[in-house]
Amino acid sequence: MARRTKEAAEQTRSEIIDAARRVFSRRGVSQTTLEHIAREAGVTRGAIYWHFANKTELFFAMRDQVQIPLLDRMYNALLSAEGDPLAGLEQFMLQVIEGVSQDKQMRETYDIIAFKCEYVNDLEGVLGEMLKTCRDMVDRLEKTYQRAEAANQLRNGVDPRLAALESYAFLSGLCRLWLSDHRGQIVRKQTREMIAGHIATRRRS
Amino acid sequence: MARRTKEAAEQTRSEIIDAARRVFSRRGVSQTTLEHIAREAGVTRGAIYWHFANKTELFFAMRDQVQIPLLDRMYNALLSAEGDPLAGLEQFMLQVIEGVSQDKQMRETYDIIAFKCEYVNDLEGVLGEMLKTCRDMVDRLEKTYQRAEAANQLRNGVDPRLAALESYAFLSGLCRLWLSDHRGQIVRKQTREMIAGHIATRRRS
DNA sequence: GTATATACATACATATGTGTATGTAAAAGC
DNA sequence: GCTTTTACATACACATATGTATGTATATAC
Repeated sequence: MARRTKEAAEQTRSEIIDAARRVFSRRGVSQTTLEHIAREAGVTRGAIYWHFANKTELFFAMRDQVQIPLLDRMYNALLSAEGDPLAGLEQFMLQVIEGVSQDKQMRETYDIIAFKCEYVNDLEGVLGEMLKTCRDMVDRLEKTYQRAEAANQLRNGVDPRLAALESYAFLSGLCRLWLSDHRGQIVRKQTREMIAGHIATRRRS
Repeated sequence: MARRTKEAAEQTRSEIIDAARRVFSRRGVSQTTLEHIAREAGVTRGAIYWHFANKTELFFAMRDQVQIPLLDRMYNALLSAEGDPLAGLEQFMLQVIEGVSQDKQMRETYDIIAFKCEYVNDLEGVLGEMLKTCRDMVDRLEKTYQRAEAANQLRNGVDPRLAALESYAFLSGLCRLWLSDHRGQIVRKQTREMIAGHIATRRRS
């Protein structure tokens, strides 16, 4: 076939990633073949092998497209709101859910990460990364709670470390629940209130 | 081959399920072939096809072996402790974690369910079931919180429905975190305190 | 304007999984 | 004691995924 321009090639690469996300979403990562993705993208496997070494690398490309921006946004949200740490924390949690609910690409990707891939072999290391991200996030949450404590915002008896761990568990559980609640029967309408309630029980009254 | 007795056949079936769990745990459900399982169990695929229609049915058999007993125990824990609903709730949460941490079979199975299978095609319906289980559990938690409210145990401003949703999200997130924290660096040592803290923030002080 | 590397498509070799059909020896039923 | 199932093992037919090797037309570099 004819050689395309650099921009066209980049476009092809991007379309392959988009196609991969759609097919992963329907068939799961393991059950998806490169042929499926190629057909969805309107190219042949040759194009995929040109841009990516294999399915795993393509998976990582798809993931990083949304994960890196989201993590950045989350960290920024935690850092801002210096004056009112607990309000900043609430904003941070809301942003995570809003991000997932407003951005289809992000939603599909996290749906794949949460329910449609298996963390073994090539992807086994991802669990370790996730744990590292978790530690990192919990540390930041702990510092936020410490700042809240210093600002006399925190209810008596609330330990910053434990509160941070609990908030992380709550948030990750909430995200999964939100993702699986496709028809919005359980949590999608009440996430804001849940998050507000979560913060309220920690705030000195 | 020689025909075995009924008891021996039941033993074979059980060994196949055990082998499946071990192989699923190593390779993930999708990447596991019936040949892998057969070799692990010391039988041929013929034996597996005799006892199970296919891999999916075998997966369900493995899952139900631990899920049904655990759900029963959870519901019982919630129903007991009539006098002190919040204490009962704490007991319930502790039991879930203890169950997973003490029973290797249960732990391996939930690890597979959480990280090593893809909820598409045959398993797509499982997500719906999980959502149903979730609704069920949240309803029971809500009733427990209502009883706590009636007993004047609940802190002012804590809404039973929202608290139930939050507790569920927290518990499911905690379980996943616990499972992925293989080396016990993050949550495994502090689960009891996290759960105690979770309840304490809801209890009238 | 020519040479070369690029961006793919096509073709091939290899392996491997699935479901079923068939074989078979002993346990169960009568 | 004979027949019939049972509880598997073995063999076969079919499909399909993967990675690589090769072909090729055209941007791009010079």
